[in-house]
Amino acid sequence: MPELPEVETMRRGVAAVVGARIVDLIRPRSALRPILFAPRWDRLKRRALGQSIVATGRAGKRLVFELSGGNRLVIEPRMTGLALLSDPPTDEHVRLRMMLAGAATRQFLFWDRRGLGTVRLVSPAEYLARYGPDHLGPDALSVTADQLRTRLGRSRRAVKVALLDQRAVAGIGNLYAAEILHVARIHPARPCDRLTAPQWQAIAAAARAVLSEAIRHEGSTLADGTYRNALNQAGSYQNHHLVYGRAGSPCSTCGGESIARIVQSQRSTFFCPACQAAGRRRRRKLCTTGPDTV
DNA sequence: CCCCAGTCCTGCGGGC
DNA sequence: TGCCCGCAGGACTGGG
Repeated sequence: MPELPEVETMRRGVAAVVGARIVDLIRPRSALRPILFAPRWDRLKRRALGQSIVATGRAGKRLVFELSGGNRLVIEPRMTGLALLSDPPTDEHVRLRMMLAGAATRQFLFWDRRGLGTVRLVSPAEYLARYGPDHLGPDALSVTADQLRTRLGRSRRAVKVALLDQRAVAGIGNLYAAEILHVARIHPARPCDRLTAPQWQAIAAAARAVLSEAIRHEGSTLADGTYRNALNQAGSYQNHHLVYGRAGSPCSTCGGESIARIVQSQRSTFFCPACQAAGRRRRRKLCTTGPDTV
């Protein structure tokens, strides 16, 4: 499930497209069901054809290709989308094939098993409207405690649910929200408006630490094997997960209690009831020593 | 405005 | 053995 580290790994993995000219766009017949193209396929193809890719970027969990004409191609992998320069896992779910000239790679593929992903060609104005600061918060890789507190400090939502709000902070999904709160030693159900300044510091520090470490390991490839880098290789951060997907296993941080699973907003949340206790004094004590150790 | 439930989609694993 | 159902969670929509 591509979140910030996986999309950043995709972005780095497709660096060879920079400088390339788009000489053809193909929507393979093998794609049983077309995914969302915006504008509609014919128009998107016409507007992208002949353009050069001048830079790559990332907007939260989206991969961005900046085109020579000023427009951007924004690829949103959602659950199962992959950005590939190599052969895809299966031919069946290739949604977009871009043929390139003048660079180190001859093609770029967007593969998406479930077809929830999107591909959008947007003008500068559309980009700002859709991915500007009104809709996308500061990037989670460099988010500060002040930014989090300004955006969420008065919210009564559970902190784990709030961290998934892309308008508040961009790039965190279900998996990394759990890992970040574990490192910050904060209970996922804690209301935002009851978090202290040191706790926001702990969350911001944990976000930067966990996400950069996950990038270093090229993201998380879960048991379903969906996430792959640009060369169709698995990441390894799943081997470093402390809580996600580990319900019932002993907590490797405290060595004692087993990891719990609860449901918040119809999504699984994993945490350690001991390290991330709901009790006030305990958490305050732990958070002063917690985040710096990572 | 704030927040939650429902929706899309495919593949997999549990239960019977 | 085979089928069915629930679950996985990105972002978005509609409504309280």
